[in-house]
Amino acid sequence: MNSGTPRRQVFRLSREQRVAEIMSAARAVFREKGYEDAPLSDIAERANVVEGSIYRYFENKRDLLVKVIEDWYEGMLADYDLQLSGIRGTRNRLRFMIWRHLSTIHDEPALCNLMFQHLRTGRDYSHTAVHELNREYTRRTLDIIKEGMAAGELREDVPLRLIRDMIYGCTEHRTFAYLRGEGDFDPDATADMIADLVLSGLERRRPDTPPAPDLAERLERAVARLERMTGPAAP
Amino acid sequence: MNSGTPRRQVFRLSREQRVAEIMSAARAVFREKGYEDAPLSDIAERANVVEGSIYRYFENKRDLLVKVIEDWYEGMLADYDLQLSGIRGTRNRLRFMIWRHLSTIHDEPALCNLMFQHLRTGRDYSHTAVHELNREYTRRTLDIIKEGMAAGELREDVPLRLIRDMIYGCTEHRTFAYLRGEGDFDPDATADMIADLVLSGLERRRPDTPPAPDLAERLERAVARLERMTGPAAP
DNA sequence: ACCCGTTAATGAACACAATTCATCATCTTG
DNA sequence: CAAGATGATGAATTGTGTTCATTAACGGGT
Repeated sequence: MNSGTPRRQVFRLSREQRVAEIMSAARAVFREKGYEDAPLSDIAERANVVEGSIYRYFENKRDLLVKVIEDWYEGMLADYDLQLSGIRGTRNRLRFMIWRHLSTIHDEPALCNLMFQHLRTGRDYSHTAVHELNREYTRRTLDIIKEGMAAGELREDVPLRLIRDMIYGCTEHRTFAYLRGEGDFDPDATADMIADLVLSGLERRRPDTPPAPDLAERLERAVARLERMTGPAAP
Repeated sequence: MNSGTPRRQVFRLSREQRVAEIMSAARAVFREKGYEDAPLSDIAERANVVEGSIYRYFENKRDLLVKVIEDWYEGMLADYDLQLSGIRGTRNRLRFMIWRHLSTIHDEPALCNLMFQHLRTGRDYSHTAVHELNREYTRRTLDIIKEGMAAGELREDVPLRLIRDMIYGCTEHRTFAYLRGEGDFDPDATADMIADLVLSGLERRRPDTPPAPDLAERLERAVARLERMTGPAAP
């Protein structure tokens, strides 16, 4: 006996630790190489495990990917409400949500790519935990819209889902080139522009308010009088 | 000699015909099974060819996919301008572009999926012919926006690209569930909603439109105070 | 009609990666 | 310390993209 290749040293870990090690390794390798170009052998090597061992903790490669994204999402949602609670006003709150999404894409382009092109497109996505987490991720946005509607600041004749699609669709479409590795973008400036564009579309027109000629005239005369009193406006 | 398996009958075709047959078969199989789940053997079989033969006409599987999508796109763009030329008015023309995109997704969900998740996400996408064709596909939309701006109907303080991202991003985001095979959507109704939402955001405010509520209130109070200081306005 | 160079097409072999499973190693408990 | 339970291995399997040496059909010149 004791023939053939010498068996490698076996390190036993608790199930939880092993799972954590594999997921950590997988996240790193997926981030570097994407999904299809990431061989399980690479992940196994980085996790100090043999390929076959991965199948003791994950059903298959895709399941591993799902769990990795799931884990990432959970970490992200943690301090979401806290940050949001410090911001007042429909415009500012909405802008924050857009900025947050842009920043996530900016900081983790690779993981976002996995999410966008491998998770969200899967036939079984709606039954995934990631789907539920994503709903949680976007629910805040819908709440902000609802509040804005209730406060009379926003139009109410547009379906909420369409507004969500507009916000996130625009945001993501805007970052496609970046996700491909081409160029860069500024989350702050972009968030400003998108929030402005979306809100301008949502701000309620006052159909019932008369053009207020009254106010305009009074303003005109008041300013004229003010100028007479104080001299013409300084440049 | 003449030992082993009998060699199958060899049918010779011109290069063009063979390419056409393979691409036709590939389009069908890709449409049915997607990209990764479509074995080259299936495509070869449907094209009455052996697997290896495909490599005489295409560099690899991905190249075949690219060519298939390219071919499909070219066919689509053909009668695009003709249809558009019959439509007048910024709103109607824009709505048509949105409706066209929605209809394409509705009619060819599988091919759109291939485009969205395999072509557009590739690192080399910008150097592809498909990229150029896609620019052609969306250029009309930008032209419509420009015309609307020139005519004074649309705001001019928003980057064109952002508007394009908003239109197509919203459109595609709206159809994600459908592309996953969940439920259905109505291109007509959806196009109406999106066009309305986008345009409301782009339509120039009439100069006489009353200002936003809070500003109006502040103005109201300010004028009232001014009037108190200087006496009521003279008629 | 018959060579013979050119081009279409084949099919077997290769390479590589995901997945399975029988076997072994290590821990834990009575 | 024995013995079951569980962690981990690595060789084998399977499927699929890709290569390439070989063969079949075509067609123009003699």
